[in-house]
Amino acid sequence: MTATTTATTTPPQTHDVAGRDRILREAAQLFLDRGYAETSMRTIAGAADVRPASIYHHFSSKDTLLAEILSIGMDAVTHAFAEAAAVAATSPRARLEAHVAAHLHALFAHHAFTAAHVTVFPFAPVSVRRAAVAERDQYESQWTALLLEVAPHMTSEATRVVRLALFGAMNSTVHWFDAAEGSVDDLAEAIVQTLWDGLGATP
Amino acid sequence: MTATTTATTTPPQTHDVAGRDRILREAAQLFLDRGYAETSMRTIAGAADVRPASIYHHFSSKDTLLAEILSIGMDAVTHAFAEAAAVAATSPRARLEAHVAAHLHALFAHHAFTAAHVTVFPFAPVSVRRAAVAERDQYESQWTALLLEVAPHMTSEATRVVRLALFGAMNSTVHWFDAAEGSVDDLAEAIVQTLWDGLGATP
DNA sequence: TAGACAGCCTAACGATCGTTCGGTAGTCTA
DNA sequence: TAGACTACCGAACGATCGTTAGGCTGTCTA
Repeated sequence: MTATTTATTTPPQTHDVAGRDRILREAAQLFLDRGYAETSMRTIAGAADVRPASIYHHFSSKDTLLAEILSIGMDAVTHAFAEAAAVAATSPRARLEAHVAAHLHALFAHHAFTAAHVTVFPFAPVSVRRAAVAERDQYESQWTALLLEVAPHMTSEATRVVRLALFGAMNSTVHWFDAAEGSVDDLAEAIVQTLWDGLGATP
Repeated sequence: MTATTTATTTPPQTHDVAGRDRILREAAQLFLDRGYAETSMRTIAGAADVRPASIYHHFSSKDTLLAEILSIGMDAVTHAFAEAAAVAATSPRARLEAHVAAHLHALFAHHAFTAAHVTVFPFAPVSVRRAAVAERDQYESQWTALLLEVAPHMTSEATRVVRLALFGAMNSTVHWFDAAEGSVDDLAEAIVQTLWDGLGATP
């Protein structure tokens, strides 16, 4: 709690990770929990155990800080998608489930960057949103291609609705799923079970 | 645009609706578009064509204003659900579709109260959230009963996941569906088509 | 060893925030 | 007509906001 750095070793790090990364992590978590405008730079500084002015040594503004958090979050889901695409799938359904699981894992991974992307993006300043839109569009186009591949009988409009509804369903999990209590793989399996077989299927 | 009330008739109303309702409507729309903390009382006042102090004649605080907006939004979906339940359905699937359509119609109805509920709730002040939770829980329990009725083979845990994922899918439409361009009924039909039959069904 | 630089600090800036005070019209009731 | 009440306003309050200026350390490099 004190501001004096009483570290015995030469590299001054408080918890485990250095200042800049700690600011990023804490800010992402706070943006996720409380929202962007609701979180002040002083609150972020307090959580990262630095003084408010120190944040500006690493980030030129609050908007820049948010933009980097959103970018990191998009990188996480993009890489997760690429990794899921790299493994051979035994069936279209298994392929879909692998990607849903990858998206959800990215959502609940150690850092809250992706989840912050979900909750904060709609209210982010226009300049920040514009910068993030390109990455989002690219990610969404990958999903469109995936859906067309596993369900080629769908019209392009139906694909669009399914993709956006699936995104809504997956991303809403940050509000109600606790990764500490349940298995993300089980969650992905449950979602794909309904999405693939439908509620009307009588087992 | 001017503040002077140059109405010829006795009741002083600027557009069509009186001061209190206009404040509610404009605030709901602004909260929906920009978020709660991002919208100032001065902005609301400007949109409703009153002075900031006048808002406090109708609402004791910004939180109270939000709480009433959320309450109106919940009433809208609750009534929509009850109306959908009142009509006789020819099949479980038709019953489900009627309720999905009712929820979406409430989401895109003339006022933005329900949609504001979707986007603003996670970041609302704790006191406001607590007040709204009771209504939400009741509405969600109605959906749980509905899902158990139309798909009785599901476990209670599967029902929970399906309900929350469906809510996520439906509520996300406020971010990507434009009711002025497409039919809400068609949207409901497309969602239920996928939800009921599944992607794996080959027509 | 001198200088550059990263990292972080204290203190304060102007702007904006939610909110309140005291007042002024206009309308309705007794 | 006196009084109460509703609706609204201008002006200001203290608090908090994002941000900046300037200074202090310690480490690395020439």
